[in-house]
Amino acid sequence: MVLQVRAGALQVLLWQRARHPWRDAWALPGGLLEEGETLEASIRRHLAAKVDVREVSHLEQLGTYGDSRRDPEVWELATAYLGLVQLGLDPHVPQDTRWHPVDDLPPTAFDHGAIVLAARERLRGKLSYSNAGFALAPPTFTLAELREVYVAALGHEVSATNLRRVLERRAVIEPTGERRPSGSAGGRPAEVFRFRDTQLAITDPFAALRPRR
Amino acid sequence: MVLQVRAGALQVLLWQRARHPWRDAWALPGGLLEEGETLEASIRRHLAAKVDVREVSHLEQLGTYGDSRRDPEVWELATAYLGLVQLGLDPHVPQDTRWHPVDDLPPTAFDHGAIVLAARERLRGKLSYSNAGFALAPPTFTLAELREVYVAALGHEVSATNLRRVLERRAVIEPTGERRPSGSAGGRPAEVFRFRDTQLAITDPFAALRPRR
DNA sequence: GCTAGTTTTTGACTATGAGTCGTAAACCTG
DNA sequence: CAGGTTTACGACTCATAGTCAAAAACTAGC
Repeated sequence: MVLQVRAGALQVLLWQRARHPWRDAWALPGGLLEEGETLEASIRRHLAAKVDVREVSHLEQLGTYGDSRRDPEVWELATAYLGLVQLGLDPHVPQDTRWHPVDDLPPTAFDHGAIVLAARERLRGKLSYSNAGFALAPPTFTLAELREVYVAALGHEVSATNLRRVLERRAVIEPTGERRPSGSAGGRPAEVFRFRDTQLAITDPFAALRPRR
Repeated sequence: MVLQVRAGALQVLLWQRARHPWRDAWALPGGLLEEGETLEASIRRHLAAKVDVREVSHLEQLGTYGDSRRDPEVWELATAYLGLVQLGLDPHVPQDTRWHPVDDLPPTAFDHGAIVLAARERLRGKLSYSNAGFALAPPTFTLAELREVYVAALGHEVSATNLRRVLERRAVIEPTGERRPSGSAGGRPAEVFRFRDTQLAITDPFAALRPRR
Protein backbone atom coordinates (compact mmCIF):
# COMPACT_ATOMS: atom_id res chain seq x y z
CA MET A 1 0.00 0.00 0.00
CA VAL A 2 1.18 3.49 -0.77
CA LEU A 3 0.62 6.45 1.55
CA GLN A 4 1.21 10.12 0.83
CA VAL A 5 0.27 13.43 2.37
CA ARG A 6 -1.94 15.28 -0.12
CA ALA A 7 -4.11 18.32 0.44
CA GLY A 8 -3.19 18.32 4.11
CA ALA A 9 -4.38 14.77 4.72
CA LEU A 10 -2.77 11.35 4.82
CA GLN A 11 -4.08 9.47 1.79
CA VAL A 12 -3.84 5.94 0.46
CA LEU A 13 -3.84 4.76 -3.14
CA LEU A 14 -6.76 2.38 -3.85
CA TRP A 15 -8.24 0.92 -7.01
CA GLN A 16 -11.83 0.01 -7.62
CA ARG A 17 -12.52 -3.63 -8.40
CA ALA A 18 -14.46 -4.33 -11.57
CA ARG A 19 -14.99 -8.03 -11.04
CA HIS A 20 -16.68 -10.54 -8.88
CA PRO A 21 -15.40 -10.93 -5.40
CA TRP A 22 -15.95 -7.52 -3.87
CA ARG A 23 -17.07 -5.89 -7.10
CA ASP A 24 -16.94 -2.04 -6.94
CA ALA A 25 -15.21 -2.10 -3.57
CA TRP A 26 -11.87 -0.34 -3.23
CA ALA A 27 -8.78 -2.49 -2.82
CA LEU A 28 -5.07 -2.16 -2.16
CA PRO A 29 -2.78 -2.71 -5.14
CA GLY A 30 -1.36 -6.22 -5.12
CA GLY A 31 -1.51 -9.62 -6.67
CA LEU A 32 -0.12 -13.11 -6.74
CA LEU A 33 3.46 -14.06 -5.99
CA GLU A 34 5.21 -15.86 -8.81
CA GLU A 35 7.30 -19.00 -8.37
CA GLY A 36 10.80 -18.07 -7.33
CA GLU A 37 9.95 -14.42 -6.91
CA THR A 38 11.08 -12.41 -3.95
CA LEU A 39 8.38 -10.84 -1.80
CA GLU A 40 9.66 -7.34 -2.33
CA ALA A 41 10.09 -7.89 -6.05
CA SER A 42 6.51 -9.05 -6.29
CA ILE A 43 5.27 -6.01 -4.40
CA ARG A 44 7.17 -3.69 -6.67
CA ARG A 45 5.90 -5.49 -9.75
CA HIS A 46 2.25 -5.18 -8.74
CA LEU A 47 2.73 -1.65 -7.50
CA ALA A 48 4.20 -0.70 -10.85
CA ALA A 49 0.84 -1.38 -12.46
CA LYS A 50 -0.73 1.41 -10.43
CA VAL A 51 2.00 3.95 -9.80
CA ASP A 52 5.53 4.87 -10.76
CA VAL A 53 7.55 2.79 -8.31
CA ARG A 54 10.55 5.09 -8.56
CA GLU A 55 8.56 7.66 -6.63
CA VAL A 56 8.14 5.35 -3.65
CA SER A 57 10.77 6.58 -1.21
CA HIS A 58 10.42 3.88 1.42
CA LEU A 59 9.03 0.37 1.47
CA GLU A 60 8.68 -1.90 4.45
CA GLN A 61 6.81 -5.02 5.38
CA LEU A 62 3.73 -4.64 7.54
CA GLY A 63 2.59 -8.16 8.19
CA THR A 64 1.07 -11.31 6.76
CA TYR A 65 -2.63 -11.83 7.08
CA GLY A 66 -4.41 -15.05 6.40
CA ASP A 67 -6.65 -15.68 9.33
CA SER A 68 -9.08 -12.86 8.68
CA ARG A 69 -12.13 -12.67 6.46
CA ARG A 70 -10.47 -12.57 3.11
CA ASP A 71 -12.07 -13.74 -0.07
CA PRO A 72 -14.40 -16.38 1.36
CA GLU A 73 -13.97 -18.65 -1.65
CA VAL A 74 -10.22 -18.96 -1.74
CA TRP A 75 -7.80 -19.82 1.01
CA GLU A 76 -4.73 -17.66 0.71
CA LEU A 77 -2.25 -15.54 2.59
CA ALA A 78 -1.48 -11.90 1.91
CA THR A 79 1.65 -10.04 2.96
CA ALA A 80 1.07 -6.31 3.19
CA TYR A 81 3.77 -3.73 2.53
CA LEU A 82 3.79 -0.06 3.37
CA GLY A 83 5.23 2.38 0.83
CA LEU A 84 5.62 6.14 1.25
CA VAL A 85 5.66 8.92 -1.33
CA GLN A 86 7.07 12.38 -0.68
CA LEU A 87 4.91 15.47 -0.40
CA GLY A 88 4.46 17.32 -3.67
CA LEU A 89 4.95 14.43 -6.07
CA ASP A 90 1.93 13.59 -8.16
CA PRO A 91 2.49 10.21 -9.79
CA HIS A 92 0.39 9.29 -12.78
CA VAL A 93 -2.22 6.64 -11.89
CA PRO A 94 -4.61 4.60 -14.05
CA GLN A 95 -8.32 5.28 -14.51
CA ASP A 96 -9.53 2.87 -11.84
CA THR A 97 -7.13 4.18 -9.21
CA ARG A 98 -7.64 7.04 -6.74
CA TRP A 99 -6.19 8.57 -3.61
CA HIS A 100 -8.44 8.36 -0.55
CA PRO A 101 -7.99 10.03 2.83
CA VAL A 102 -7.07 7.37 5.37
CA ASP A 103 -9.47 8.97 7.83
CA ASP A 104 -12.37 8.70 5.41
CA LEU A 105 -12.11 5.42 3.54
CA PRO A 106 -14.68 4.22 1.01
CA PRO A 107 -16.06 0.66 1.34
CA THR A 108 -13.01 -1.55 1.03
CA ALA A 109 -12.54 -5.06 -0.29
CA PHE A 110 -11.37 -7.96 1.88
CA ASP A 111 -9.77 -6.79 5.12
CA HIS A 112 -8.03 -3.93 3.37
CA GLY A 113 -9.69 -1.23 5.45
CA ALA A 114 -8.30 -2.65 8.67
CA ILE A 115 -4.88 -3.08 7.10
CA VAL A 116 -4.79 0.57 6.08
CA LEU A 117 -5.65 1.65 9.61
CA ALA A 118 -2.93 -0.61 10.99
CA ALA A 119 -0.49 0.98 8.59
CA ARG A 120 -1.50 4.43 9.80
CA GLU A 121 -0.73 3.46 13.38
CA ARG A 122 2.59 1.96 12.39
CA LEU A 123 3.47 5.15 10.53
CA ARG A 124 2.54 7.32 13.50
CA GLY A 125 4.84 5.33 15.70
CA LYS A 126 7.70 5.52 13.24
CA LEU A 127 7.33 9.27 12.86
CA SER A 128 7.77 9.61 16.60
CA TYR A 129 10.80 7.42 17.14
CA SER A 130 12.58 7.29 13.80
CA ASN A 131 13.50 9.54 10.91
CA ALA A 132 10.63 8.18 8.80
CA GLY A 133 9.65 11.74 7.93
CA PHE A 134 12.25 11.76 5.17
CA ALA A 135 10.00 9.50 3.13
CA LEU A 136 6.97 11.78 3.44
CA ALA A 137 8.64 15.18 3.18
CA PRO A 138 10.23 16.62 0.03
CA PRO A 139 14.05 16.44 -0.25
CA THR A 140 14.35 19.96 1.16
CA PHE A 141 11.62 21.81 2.97
CA THR A 142 10.78 24.66 5.28
CA LEU A 143 9.58 24.06 8.79
CA ALA A 144 6.07 25.08 7.77
CA GLU A 145 6.02 22.35 5.12
CA LEU A 146 7.40 19.77 7.49
CA ARG A 147 4.85 20.76 10.05
CA GLU A 148 2.07 20.20 7.53
CA VAL A 149 3.35 16.69 6.90
CA TYR A 150 3.47 15.85 10.59
CA VAL A 151 0.05 17.32 11.28
CA ALA A 152 -1.52 15.28 8.48
CA ALA A 153 0.21 12.04 9.41
CA LEU A 154 -0.07 12.29 13.18
CA GLY A 155 -3.58 13.65 13.17
CA HIS A 156 -3.03 16.33 15.77
CA GLU A 157 -1.53 19.79 16.03
CA VAL A 158 2.24 20.12 16.04
CA SER A 159 4.10 23.24 17.11
CA ALA A 160 6.68 24.31 14.55
CA THR A 161 8.96 25.65 17.28
CA ASN A 162 8.87 22.37 19.10
CA LEU A 163 9.15 20.25 15.99
CA ARG A 164 12.32 22.00 15.01
CA ARG A 165 13.91 21.72 18.42
CA VAL A 166 13.09 18.07 18.83
CA LEU A 167 14.21 16.96 15.37
CA GLU A 168 17.35 19.07 15.45
CA ARG A 169 18.31 17.80 18.86
CA ARG A 170 17.88 14.23 17.71
CA ALA A 171 20.05 15.10 14.71
CA VAL A 172 17.28 14.00 12.38
CA ILE A 173 17.11 17.18 10.32
CA GLU A 174 19.69 19.89 9.60
CA PRO A 175 19.54 23.34 7.97
CA THR A 176 20.88 23.56 4.43
CA GLY A 177 21.83 27.20 4.85
CA GLU A 178 19.45 28.36 2.14
CA ARG A 179 16.36 30.45 2.66
CA ARG A 180 13.11 30.47 0.77
CA PRO A 181 10.71 33.43 0.46
CA SER A 182 7.45 32.64 2.21
CA GLY A 183 4.30 32.88 0.11
CA SER A 184 3.31 35.93 -1.90
CA ALA A 185 2.15 37.99 1.02
CA GLY A 186 5.56 38.72 2.43
CA GLY A 187 6.87 37.48 5.72
CA ARG A 188 10.32 36.50 6.85
CA PRO A 189 11.92 33.99 4.50
CA ALA A 190 12.02 30.47 5.93
CA GLU A 191 15.14 28.44 6.50
CA VAL A 192 15.42 25.35 4.33
CA PHE A 193 16.10 22.01 6.00
CA ARG A 194 16.80 18.47 4.92
CA PHE A 195 16.79 15.09 6.62
CA ARG A 196 20.26 13.91 7.49
CA ASP A 197 19.62 10.30 6.56
CA THR A 198 17.69 8.94 3.64
CA GLN A 199 17.62 5.48 5.16
CA LEU A 200 15.30 4.52 7.99
CA ALA A 201 17.08 4.84 11.33
CA ILE A 202 15.64 4.45 14.80
CA THR A 203 16.16 7.57 16.87
CA ASP A 204 18.60 6.58 19.55
CA PRO A 205 16.95 8.12 22.58
CA PHE A 206 15.13 4.92 23.19
CA ALA A 207 16.88 5.75 26.37
CA ALA A 208 14.19 4.36 28.58
CA LEU A 209 15.83 2.89 31.66
CA ARG A 210 19.31 3.06 30.21
CA PRO A 211 21.84 4.40 32.70
CA ARG A 212 23.43 7.71 31.77
CA ARG A 213 26.96 6.54 32.27
CA MET B 1 10.44 -18.73 18.10
CA VAL B 2 10.23 -18.82 21.86
CA LEU B 3 12.26 -16.53 24.12
CA GLN B 4 12.66 -16.72 27.87
CA VAL B 5 14.93 -15.26 30.50
CA ARG B 6 16.87 -18.14 32.07
CA ALA B 7 19.95 -17.99 34.25
CA GLY B 8 20.06 -14.23 33.91
CA ALA B 9 20.21 -14.29 30.11
CA LEU B 10 17.71 -14.02 27.29
CA GLN B 11 17.54 -17.44 25.67
CA VAL B 12 15.89 -18.93 22.62
CA LEU B 13 14.60 -22.45 22.11
CA LEU B 14 16.35 -24.21 19.20
CA TRP B 15 16.44 -27.79 17.95
CA GLN B 16 19.29 -29.54 16.22
CA ARG B 17 18.58 -30.78 12.72
CA ALA B 18 19.34 -34.43 12.07
CA ARG B 19 18.81 -34.44 8.32
CA HIS B 20 20.17 -33.10 5.14
CA PRO B 21 19.75 -29.45 4.52
CA TRP B 22 21.72 -27.87 7.34
CA ARG B 23 22.40 -31.11 9.13
CA ASP B 24 23.51 -30.59 12.77
CA ALA B 25 22.80 -26.88 12.60
CA TRP B 26 20.36 -25.38 15.12
CA ALA B 27 16.97 -24.27 13.84
CA LEU B 28 13.85 -22.52 15.05
CA PRO B 29 10.81 -24.69 15.65
CA GLY B 30 8.44 -24.56 12.71
CA GLY B 31 7.12 -26.35 9.71
CA LEU B 32 4.75 -26.29 6.80
CA LEU B 33 1.39 -24.59 6.74
CA GLU B 34 -1.52 -26.90 5.97
CA GLU B 35 -4.27 -26.13 3.48
CA GLY B 36 -6.92 -23.96 5.11
CA GLU B 37 -4.91 -23.53 8.27
CA THR B 38 -4.54 -20.20 10.00
CA LEU B 39 -1.01 -18.86 10.39
CA GLU B 40 -1.26 -18.68 14.14
CA ALA B 41 -2.80 -22.13 14.36
CA SER B 42 0.07 -23.53 12.34
CA ILE B 43 2.62 -21.85 14.55
CA ARG B 44 1.00 -23.25 17.67
CA ARG B 45 0.80 -26.71 16.14
CA HIS B 46 4.50 -26.81 15.29
CA LEU B 47 5.48 -25.19 18.53
CA ALA B 48 3.55 -27.86 20.40
CA ALA B 49 6.00 -30.44 19.13
CA LYS B 50 8.81 -28.76 21.01
CA VAL B 51 7.28 -27.12 24.04
CA ASP B 52 4.06 -26.90 26.03
CA VAL B 53 2.22 -24.14 24.20
CA ARG B 54 0.12 -23.28 27.22
CA GLU B 55 3.23 -21.83 28.80
CA VAL B 56 3.68 -19.32 25.99
CA SER B 57 2.30 -16.10 27.44
CA HIS B 58 2.48 -13.95 24.34
CA LEU B 59 2.69 -14.61 20.63
CA GLU B 60 3.08 -12.06 17.87
CA GLN B 61 4.07 -12.00 14.23
CA LEU B 62 7.57 -10.86 13.42
CA GLY B 63 7.71 -10.89 9.66
CA THR B 64 7.76 -12.98 6.54
CA TYR B 65 11.08 -13.86 4.98
CA GLY B 66 11.57 -15.32 1.57
CA ASP B 67 14.18 -13.29 -0.13
CA SER B 68 17.10 -14.36 2.04
CA ARG B 69 19.36 -17.39 1.79
CA ARG B 70 16.95 -20.04 2.92
CA ASP B 71 17.19 -23.65 1.89
CA PRO B 72 18.92 -23.25 -1.48
CA GLU B 73 17.04 -26.16 -3.02
CA VAL B 74 13.49 -25.15 -2.30
CA TRP B 75 11.77 -21.85 -2.93
CA GLU B 76 9.52 -21.02 -0.01
CA LEU B 77 8.43 -18.29 2.35
CA ALA B 78 8.63 -18.40 6.11
CA THR B 79 6.62 -16.30 8.53
CA ALA B 80 8.36 -15.92 11.86
CA TYR B 81 6.51 -15.52 15.14
CA LEU B 82 7.84 -14.40 18.50
CA GLY B 83 6.61 -16.19 21.62
CA LEU B 84 7.50 -15.34 25.21
CA VAL B 85 7.66 -17.55 28.30
CA GLN B 86 7.59 -16.22 31.84
CA LEU B 87 10.59 -16.33 34.15
CA GLY B 88 10.73 -19.41 36.33
CA LEU B 89 8.76 -21.80 34.14
CA ASP B 90 10.72 -24.78 32.88
CA PRO B 91 8.75 -26.42 30.10
CA HIS B 92 9.60 -29.97 29.17
CA VAL B 93 11.42 -30.13 25.82
CA PRO B 94 12.43 -33.07 23.59
CA GLN B 95 15.90 -34.57 23.31
CA ASP B 96 16.97 -32.59 20.25
CA THR B 97 15.86 -29.28 21.70
CA ARG B 98 17.85 -26.83 23.85
CA TRP B 99 17.79 -23.29 25.17
CA HIS B 100 20.59 -21.09 23.84
CA PRO B 101 21.57 -17.57 24.97
CA VAL B 102 20.58 -15.11 22.26
CA ASP B 103 23.90 -13.37 22.71
CA ASP B 104 25.84 -16.55 22.08
CA LEU B 105 24.11 -18.54 19.36
CA PRO B 106 25.45 -21.82 17.96
CA PRO B 107 25.70 -22.21 14.17
CA THR B 108 22.14 -21.79 12.96
CA ALA B 109 20.29 -23.22 9.98
CA PHE B 110 18.90 -21.04 7.17
CA ASP B 111 18.65 -17.39 8.18
CA HIS B 112 17.47 -18.29 11.65
CA GLY B 113 20.36 -16.56 13.38
CA ALA B 114 19.47 -13.21 11.87
CA ILE B 115 15.80 -13.73 12.66
CA VAL B 116 16.59 -14.36 16.31
CA LEU B 117 18.62 -11.16 16.50
CA ALA B 118 15.80 -9.22 14.85
CA ALA B 119 13.43 -10.64 17.44
CA ARG B 120 15.74 -9.50 20.22
CA GLU B 121 15.65 -5.95 18.91
CA ARG B 122 11.91 -6.02 18.56
CA LEU B 123 11.60 -7.26 22.12
CA ARG B 124 13.89 -4.53 23.44
CA GLY B 125 11.75 -1.92 21.77
CA LYS B 126 8.55 -3.38 23.15
CA LEU B 127 9.94 -3.54 26.67
CA SER B 128 10.61 0.18 26.48
CA TYR B 129 7.31 1.44 25.13
CA SER B 130 4.77 -1.22 26.05
CA ASN B 131 3.87 -3.50 28.93
CA ALA B 132 5.53 -6.49 27.21
CA GLY B 133 7.29 -7.31 30.47
CA PHE B 134 4.19 -9.15 31.68
CA ALA B 135 5.02 -11.95 29.25
CA LEU B 136 8.58 -12.38 30.57
CA ALA B 137 8.01 -11.85 34.27
CA PRO B 138 6.18 -14.25 36.61
CA PRO B 139 2.57 -13.39 37.51
CA THR B 140 3.73 -11.67 40.68
CA PHE B 141 7.25 -10.59 41.42
CA THR B 142 9.51 -8.41 43.49
CA LEU B 143 11.34 -5.47 42.01
CA ALA B 144 14.60 -7.40 42.21
CA GLU B 145 13.13 -10.16 40.06
CA LEU B 146 11.68 -7.73 37.56
CA ARG B 147 15.00 -5.97 37.38
CA GLU B 148 16.70 -9.25 36.53
CA VAL B 149 14.30 -9.77 33.65
CA TYR B 150 14.89 -6.31 32.26
CA VAL B 151 18.66 -6.54 32.62
CA ALA B 152 18.72 -9.83 30.74
CA ALA B 153 16.40 -8.71 27.97
CA LEU B 154 17.72 -5.19 27.48
CA GLY B 155 21.36 -6.12 27.85
CA HIS B 156 22.34 -3.27 30.12
CA GLU B 157 22.09 -2.28 33.76
CA VAL B 158 18.73 -1.10 35.09
CA SER B 159 18.26 0.75 38.34
CA ALA B 160 15.57 -0.81 40.49
CA THR B 161 14.58 2.57 41.90
CA ASN B 162 14.13 3.98 38.45
CA LEU B 163 12.43 0.92 37.05
CA ARG B 164 9.82 1.09 39.74
CA ARG B 165 9.19 4.79 39.33
CA VAL B 166 8.91 4.60 35.57
CA LEU B 167 6.64 1.56 35.42
CA GLU B 168 4.44 2.73 38.26
CA ARG B 169 4.05 6.17 36.74
CA ARG B 170 3.05 4.65 33.43
CA ALA B 171 0.55 2.52 35.33
CA VAL B 172 2.14 -0.63 33.92
CA ILE B 173 2.74 -2.37 37.25
CA GLU B 174 1.01 -2.06 40.62
CA PRO B 175 1.76 -3.33 44.13
CA THR B 176 -0.30 -6.30 45.29
CA GLY B 177 0.04 -5.29 48.93
CA GLU B 178 1.88 -8.48 49.84
CA ARG B 179 5.50 -8.71 50.92
CA ARG B 180 7.97 -11.47 50.38
CA PRO B 181 10.99 -12.26 52.60
CA SER B 182 14.18 -11.66 50.67
CA GLY B 183 16.58 -14.59 50.41
CA SER B 184 17.87 -16.55 53.36
CA ALA B 185 20.33 -13.94 54.56
CA GLY B 186 17.83 -11.49 55.97
CA GLY B 187 17.07 -8.09 54.61
CA ARG B 188 13.95 -6.05 54.39
CA PRO B 189 11.09 -7.99 52.77
CA ALA B 190 10.32 -6.90 49.24
CA GLU B 191 7.00 -5.60 48.03
CA VAL B 192 5.22 -7.85 45.55
CA PHE B 193 4.01 -6.35 42.27
CA ARG B 194 2.01 -7.49 39.31
CA PHE B 195 1.42 -6.16 35.80
CA ARG B 196 -1.89 -4.38 35.46
CA ASP B 197 -2.65 -5.76 32.03
CA THR B 198 -2.07 -9.23 30.72
CA GLN B 199 -2.66 -8.07 27.14
CA LEU B 200 -0.09 -6.17 25.16
CA ALA B 201 -0.74 -2.42 25.37
CA ILE B 202 1.36 0.41 24.03
CA THR B 203 2.37 2.81 26.77
CA ASP B 204 0.56 6.01 26.03
CA PRO B 205 3.32 8.55 26.59
CA PHE B 206 4.16 8.34 22.96
CA ALA B 207 3.70 11.99 23.68
CA ALA B 208 6.31 13.08 21.20
CA LEU B 209 5.19 16.35 19.71
CA ARG B 210 1.66 16.06 21.03
CA PRO B 211 0.41 19.34 22.54
CA ARG B 212 -0.28 19.22 26.25
CA ARG B 213 -3.69 20.74 26.01
C1' DG C 1 11.27 55.39 2.21
C1' DC C 2 8.05 54.63 5.76
C1' DT C 3 4.34 52.01 7.85
C1' DA C 4 1.40 48.18 8.41
C1' DG C 5 0.81 43.36 7.84
C1' DT C 6 2.79 38.56 7.48
C1' DT C 7 5.56 34.79 8.38
C1' DT C 8 9.39 32.79 10.60
C1' DT C 9 12.89 32.54 14.14
C1' DT C 10 14.61 32.94 18.72
C1' DG C 11 14.93 32.76 23.59
C1' DA C 12 13.00 32.61 28.16
C1' DC C 13 10.16 30.16 31.03
C1' DT C 14 7.77 26.05 32.72
C1' DA C 15 6.46 21.30 33.17
C1' DT C 16 7.52 16.62 33.25
C1' DG C 17 9.96 12.57 33.06
C1' DA C 18 14.18 10.15 34.15
C1' DG C 19 18.81 8.95 36.57
C1' DT C 20 21.69 9.10 40.89
C1' DC C 21 22.65 8.73 45.43
C1' DG C 22 22.35 8.70 50.30
C1' DT C 23 19.64 7.39 54.12
C1' DA C 24 15.99 5.08 56.48
C1' DA C 25 13.34 0.89 57.08
C1' DA C 26 12.79 -3.92 57.90
C1' DC C 27 14.40 -8.10 58.18
C1' DC C 28 18.13 -12.00 59.37
C1' DT C 29 21.84 -14.30 62.32
C1' DG C 30 24.66 -14.94 66.19
C1' DC D 1 20.96 -6.27 70.70
C1' DA D 2 24.82 -5.48 67.35
C1' DG D 3 26.22 -6.13 62.77
C1' DG D 4 25.06 -7.45 58.14
C1' DT D 5 21.83 -7.48 54.27
C1' DT D 6 18.22 -6.21 51.29
C1' DT D 7 14.68 -3.15 49.97
C1' DA D 8 12.21 1.32 49.92
C1' DC D 9 12.01 6.19 50.03
C1' DG D 10 13.05 10.99 49.25
C1' DA D 11 15.98 14.82 47.71
C1' DC D 12 18.55 16.37 44.13
C1' DT D 13 20.07 16.92 39.32
C1' DC D 14 19.67 16.66 34.45
C1' DA D 15 17.56 16.22 30.00
C1' DT D 16 13.75 16.68 27.06
C1' DA D 17 9.53 18.75 25.71
C1' DG D 18 5.66 22.34 25.40
C1' DT D 19 4.20 27.41 25.63
C1' DC D 20 4.49 31.97 24.79
C1' DA D 21 5.79 36.43 23.49
C1' DA D 22 9.02 39.34 21.31
C1' DA D 23 12.29 40.10 17.62
C1' DA D 24 13.68 39.50 12.85
C1' DA D 25 13.05 39.66 7.97
C1' DC D 26 10.44 40.13 4.46
C1' DT D 27 6.14 42.28 0.98
C1' DA D 28 2.85 45.61 -0.33
C1' DG D 29 0.70 49.96 -0.27
C1' DC D 30 0.91 54.76 0.38
